[in-house]
Amino acid sequence: MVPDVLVAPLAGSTEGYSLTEPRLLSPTQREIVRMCAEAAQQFGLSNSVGQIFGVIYGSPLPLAFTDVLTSLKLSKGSVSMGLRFLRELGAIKVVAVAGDRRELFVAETELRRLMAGVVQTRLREPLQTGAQRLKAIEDRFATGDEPDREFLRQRLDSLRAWHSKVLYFLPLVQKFLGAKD
Amino acid sequence: MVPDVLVAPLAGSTEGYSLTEPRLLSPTQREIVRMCAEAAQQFGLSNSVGQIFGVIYGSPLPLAFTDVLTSLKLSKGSVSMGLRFLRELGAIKVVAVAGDRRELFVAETELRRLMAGVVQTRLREPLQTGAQRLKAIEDRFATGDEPDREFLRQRLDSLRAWHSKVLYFLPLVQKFLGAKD
DNA sequence: TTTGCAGTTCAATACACCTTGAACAACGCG
DNA sequence: CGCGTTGTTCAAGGTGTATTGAACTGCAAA
Repeated sequence: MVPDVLVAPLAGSTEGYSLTEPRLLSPTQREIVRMCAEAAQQFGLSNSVGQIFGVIYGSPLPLAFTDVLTSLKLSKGSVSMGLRFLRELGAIKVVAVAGDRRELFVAETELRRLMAGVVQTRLREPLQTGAQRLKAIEDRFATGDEPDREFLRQRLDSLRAWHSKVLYFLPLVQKFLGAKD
Repeated sequence: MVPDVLVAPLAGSTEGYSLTEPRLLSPTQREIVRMCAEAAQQFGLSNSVGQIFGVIYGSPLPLAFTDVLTSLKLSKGSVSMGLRFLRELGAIKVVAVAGDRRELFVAETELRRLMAGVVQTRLREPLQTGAQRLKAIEDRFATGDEPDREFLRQRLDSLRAWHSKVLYFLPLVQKFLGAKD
């Protein structure tokens, strides 16, 4: 993976940690990890993804795979999948540091991309799928023969109106939540 | 439970169904049930709760516990808990029908109450809990002694700003989604 | 080529939540 | 009172998702 950004070599590099020595977080960093884990669950993401974002978000320096692994009580598999997921979502990005051939990650603090990703996958896609389904139902309803036609027509109209309204509303949500910082 | 509304006796009453004879839904009604079930899962509610709302939403007449039970392939326990949950959320309400001593349910089509309930339990409460937690972290941070003070201060400020922004945004969401019908 | 590090994959497991169903309560009717 | 109807509760079981860990690839240095 080609880094998004190239930064200068860092004093206090994170190199030299071993897979078996836990990397210690400060109390505040641990709390940030907890908050991110719970927030992630609110968004329907997994706990481990939240923790991984938290430890990167709470680090003043870019972190490598091994740093994340040794900071948290997670397996290599979870860390690997979590990092990939966060990168695809746009929540973290890869930076290169001269003299360190590992991939190093920093949090994407410009939240616009993160929010765009969440809104897209958690809101827009399900809504559009639902709208298609509703369309199919209405098509069959138009040609079918069922009792309570007027009533059901009204319900279907109501569902359609709700879908439209929410879809129309989404860009506003996105703009609001994704504003700078 | 005292009914919210008293309605006139109904032609085509739902009485007389047995616990063992399934009550048949029309194709459109079945599709409404499916849509509601999936929508419920998007909101983080269970599948059965969505189905129960769907069958009530798709019925032109008030439904009793037994009607819901025989319309869906769910156990008595699921139906009982689902109905209670939906009533507490404000998604359905109880109506009384003269000559029928059972509790009868209709969907709350005025979506304001439903949305208010969802926004409250799925958004506002978690956010406020998180804000309290953040407050506690900041208090300890102010009196503690940790490395990278400036950096962490910045992160905490950023989290706080985000919380405030979303909390401020919620009433707008609620107003928009809860408008008539 | 071998050794060790960096990271990925995926089948198996662990876990949380949903659902069930049987036992139980409350009510009205004959 | 006895009995059927209406509904509730909750421990036990089932289901789906998250997580693990061991085996694997690829790379670079020795």
